[in-house]
Amino acid sequence: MVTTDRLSATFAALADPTRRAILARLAKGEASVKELSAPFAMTGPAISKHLRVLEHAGLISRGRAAQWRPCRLEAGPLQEVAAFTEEYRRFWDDSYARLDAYLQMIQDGTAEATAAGEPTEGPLDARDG
Amino acid sequence: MVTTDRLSATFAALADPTRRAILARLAKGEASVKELSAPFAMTGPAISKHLRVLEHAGLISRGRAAQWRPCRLEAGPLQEVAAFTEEYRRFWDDSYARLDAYLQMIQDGTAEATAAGEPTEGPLDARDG
DNA sequence: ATGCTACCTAACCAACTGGTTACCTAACCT
DNA sequence: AGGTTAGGTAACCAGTTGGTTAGGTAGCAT
Repeated sequence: MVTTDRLSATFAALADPTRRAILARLAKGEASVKELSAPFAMTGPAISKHLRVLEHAGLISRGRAAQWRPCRLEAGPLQEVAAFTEEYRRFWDDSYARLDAYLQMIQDGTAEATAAGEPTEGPLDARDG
Repeated sequence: MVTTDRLSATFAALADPTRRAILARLAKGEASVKELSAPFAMTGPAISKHLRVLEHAGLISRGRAAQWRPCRLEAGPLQEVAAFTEEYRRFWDDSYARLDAYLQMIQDGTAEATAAGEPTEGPLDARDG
């Protein structure tokens, strides 16, 4: 894609096991390119391309120290991904499902409650689907 | 990719604004293919391909009612994505950052506490970086 | 029977991806 | 100065993706 939004770039970057493994490694701390490429049966340029994809998505940033170019995890895009999935949490989370049923009941005007179970607790402001 | 793991397929499916828009529409309830294609300046086959990608990733399932093939959201893969991002939550969540500092302090043996602030609350079992 | 609607597959195309080899720069170490 | 190490770019290749047009199938309506 010639012009890709940030979220699409993030998802595309995460859609590769090698790149996810690199992120998992960086979650433990900074690492050089050599260090990052060690676990993979892959040439340097291939890793270099993966890092460029990750950097373009904003998932990593690169420093400079002598002949090394240490990579650092940047979690901003991951936070956006988390926010994205939160929009759908009610589709798998039981407590949200109960909350949905409760709110539906309220909306139907039949607010005699406890018919479908009361919501235990829930961040109401997270629901804007 | 010829053999793609489920998480990769999910991320790849989500890396397209059209497909995310389709999911957003399905979050409001089942819809026919025609209905789903309405908002897009795109031919039918293009939508059909998008739906196939989403179905292959397990993000939707398709029923059959007369000449319609209603699509339904399946949130399982989204839950996996949420679980993935949770592994990195400590990189952007302040309370997790404080928890990290606290645990680091404990591990260093200098458990005199309150030096870097006490953790407010935190699901410890979610941390297995 | 005929036509319309909903949806799909097939074949094609341009652009992108993920990998390679070959080659280059920059920094360190004798 | 010369060699080694870390890392990058360029050119290329096969396979995938996202779109198209053309044409086919299944179900409903007249």
